[in-house]
Amino acid sequence: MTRKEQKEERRKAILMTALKLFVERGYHDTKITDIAEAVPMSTGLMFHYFESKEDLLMELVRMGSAGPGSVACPEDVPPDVYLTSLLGQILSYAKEQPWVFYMFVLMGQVRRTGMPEEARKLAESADALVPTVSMIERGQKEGIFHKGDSDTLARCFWYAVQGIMEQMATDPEMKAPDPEWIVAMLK
Amino acid sequence: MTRKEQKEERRKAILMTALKLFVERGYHDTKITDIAEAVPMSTGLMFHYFESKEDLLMELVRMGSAGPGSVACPEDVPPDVYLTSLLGQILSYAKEQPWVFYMFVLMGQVRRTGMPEEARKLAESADALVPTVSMIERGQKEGIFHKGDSDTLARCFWYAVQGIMEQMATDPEMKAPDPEWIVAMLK
DNA sequence: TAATATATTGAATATACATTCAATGAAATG
DNA sequence: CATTTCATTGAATGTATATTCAATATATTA
Repeated sequence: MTRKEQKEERRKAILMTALKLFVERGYHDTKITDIAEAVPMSTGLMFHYFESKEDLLMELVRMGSAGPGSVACPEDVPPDVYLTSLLGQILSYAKEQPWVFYMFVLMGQVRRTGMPEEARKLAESADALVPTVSMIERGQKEGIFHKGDSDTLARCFWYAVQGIMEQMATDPEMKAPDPEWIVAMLK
Repeated sequence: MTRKEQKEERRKAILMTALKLFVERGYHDTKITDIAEAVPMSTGLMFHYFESKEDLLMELVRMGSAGPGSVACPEDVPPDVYLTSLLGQILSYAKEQPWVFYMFVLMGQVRRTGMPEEARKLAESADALVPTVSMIERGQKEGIFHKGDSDTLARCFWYAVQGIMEQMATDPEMKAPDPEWIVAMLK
């Protein structure tokens, strides 16, 4: 393994450790020392890999923004089926690859709470809300989903998922929900 | 107004300001100075009213724990109707008395994230989960709610509410959901 | 009014923590 | 092997911020 690859590995290890801690304890309550200790690595060395704590956060948010992105529903699939399967994918992926799911929670937190401005903007730009609104409007026309403000419905759907995932990220007792339950909110 | 009452008023003003800021920005990212500025009051005076920032948090968590507490459903009311009305009450109360609803969010955050141990324990002890589990089990026997692990269902319900409320607390664009939507998760 | 208690302030202090740095070890390169 | 480059450390530094404190203003009491 070349030195460059080694460095890349190490960076990833730091990123994954920081992601977990940021989600479990929150960004401001996670000290550089905590991350270093968990990796493990000396505190000083952290700054060989990342310019600053904020830089570390930005890198994570960039990863999160690069993710699946477009969640548009194909015309020939009913929106309820699509949303159920999308949720199912996220949840089952989360079992094997907890980071995907930590990422989901982090992105929501960055959008909402007192985080560096730059990070918030980037996180906001990568939001599944807009495509979901049109899916819901289609579902309403087809009579699958009930009436109501489509924007509010879409938000409820994703923020409900957000709340459940936040709990799953910190509470090992919390079992994954059946995706159907959550999509039922829309019917 | 006696001096003691005056002091009590002032304490409440500080508590309400801190509650709002803790929910909007998070506990660790809210500086004593921020709270003092928002009240408004000098930084030093804060310590005339509260021993420490942690003491302030504890006081809030104590208020949150003292709240409605028992949310048991009367025998003659169907559980779905009861949960819908409970949610409706919380949501409409939130319109006039935002603090009730900030409190809801704070309690959830304290339970989950890196907050002082003492606060977390107290917040955990005041959790609507247990009564909701029995309500759901009753609903399942009566065939109103669908099958599934009752504990997981109860958690999903409340954490979904938590996620939605967190958003409402920080995003003025977010409109209140119809309580029926959320209870539909259980049916 | 005088004396006492409480409220208030802003500056001083202490502490926690992000960041820097000089020194050392280990690997790559020639 | 000699040299250079990179990885690593732990202690030093600087900054942000919780907390304390001495001084002053305001209210209460006798």
